[in-house]
Amino acid sequence: MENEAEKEAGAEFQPLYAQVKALITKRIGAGEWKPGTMLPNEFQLAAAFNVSQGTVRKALMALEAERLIVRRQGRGTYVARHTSERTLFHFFRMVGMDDRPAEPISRALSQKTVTATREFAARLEVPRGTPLHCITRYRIMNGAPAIFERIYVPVRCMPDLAVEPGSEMLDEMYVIYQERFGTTIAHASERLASVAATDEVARQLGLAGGSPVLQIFRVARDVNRVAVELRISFCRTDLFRYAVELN
Amino acid sequence: MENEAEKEAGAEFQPLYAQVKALITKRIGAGEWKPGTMLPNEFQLAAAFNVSQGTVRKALMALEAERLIVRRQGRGTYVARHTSERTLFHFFRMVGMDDRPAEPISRALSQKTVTATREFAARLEVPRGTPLHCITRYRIMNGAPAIFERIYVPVRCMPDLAVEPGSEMLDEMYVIYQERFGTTIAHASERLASVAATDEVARQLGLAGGSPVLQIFRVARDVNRVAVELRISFCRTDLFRYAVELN
DNA sequence: GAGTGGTCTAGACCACGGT
DNA sequence: CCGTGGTCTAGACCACTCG
Repeated sequence: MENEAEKEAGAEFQPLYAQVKALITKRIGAGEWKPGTMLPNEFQLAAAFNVSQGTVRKALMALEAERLIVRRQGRGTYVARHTSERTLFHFFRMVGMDDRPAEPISRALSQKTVTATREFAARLEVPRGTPLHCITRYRIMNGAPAIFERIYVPVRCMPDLAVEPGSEMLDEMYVIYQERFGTTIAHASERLASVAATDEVARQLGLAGGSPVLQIFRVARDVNRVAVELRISFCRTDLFRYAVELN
Repeated sequence: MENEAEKEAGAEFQPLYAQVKALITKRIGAGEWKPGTMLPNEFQLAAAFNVSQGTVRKALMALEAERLIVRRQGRGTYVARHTSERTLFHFFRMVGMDDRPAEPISRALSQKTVTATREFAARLEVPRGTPLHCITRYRIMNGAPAIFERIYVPVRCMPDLAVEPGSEMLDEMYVIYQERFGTTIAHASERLASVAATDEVARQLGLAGGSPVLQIFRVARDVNRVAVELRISFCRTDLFRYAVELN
């Protein structure tokens, strides 16, 4: 018997459930199944891919573990939708001294277009000189500016990305990427360092020049692991901490 | 039919595979199955717990995901053994500027016994005043001191824990905990901050006083989520970065 | 009550590692 | 060769959600 999965996936050996998972991921990434929509049930998917329901289940459980879909007993399987809460929970690591998650308010300072330096091009895996949106903003936690950051996104990825300087940003950037451009951020890689605040950073954060601040380099990638955003953040860590759980 | 799992686990509802998983975890934690030993095969476990082989498999796969066991096709299922490599890979987050994992060498400076302050007691979830081992050491990466840290462990957890001051520590602490005391570290929670180096820290790391360094508070827990170790580290981040992957 | 995902079982066959 | 875990299937029953 010839499986739909085998036909589409080619010759390299992969377990059936992995092939099914890859096919579903591709359809979600391609926008055939949009965020918030319900997927066919397990038996329908099994019939469509010509595998058994148990195999589909294994693929779906793996996709749920990667937070690409959400499954609810009695309701169905849905393509995950980025909400501000979900994004904050998964991608925002700052907590208060009491270990409760901080709730940031973001305010844009400026937006312009720049060309990728050699370093930025390497990090974003685009050619040097590629046009990038550059958004400068700060984030307020518990009433005081606590993070100052610049966000770089290839213009080609999100042509008419625009934020209102001075405005409060109601949605997280990742919600905007998903809702406006269909790009779902699924992975991010961060590199942290302790540095002395430059004059600009110190001024924005209300610190003395040279104060120690936490510098975070982040590269965010979509479902297909394509680099979509580079972000450089400077955080006060006198009132907040960066939290990591190792398992 | 009455299941062994149901008998042992009591009345609160848990899926069978979760009960089986808990039972296996308990046996490993209690030392009935020691690190490095092979577990019975799936069918033997299924017979012992009076469930089907598929249910045992689900429990074992969950335990493998938590790195409590290691499964090898054709060989069997083994209780995970802490090796220096595994510990470094899972619990040591520093990487070089080229993103390659740093390979630290540890050297003990001193060991003494202290009593838990209110804060330390709270973090370790022990009564205030509890005796703690306090080990001070530094770690060398690429030839230069890069981390200075103090490690606190309740004396009751590891009565005769001892390190040779001045000696190079060949094994990671977590390997020592497991091999000498049967305590497997399974989780750790870290809080990071950027701080100015105190004179002591600056001297040990060869930095100017007040240089920005990365301060890491870590609480490590065993298989049963009991807090076993508190560690405060100060890291140079001019040549190395702290790496985080968000998924 | 109809439809969904969650759990559990039973059995077949395959791939791998050692004898 | 045998024993192990890995994959895949098929079907039963349960728990949850909603109309």
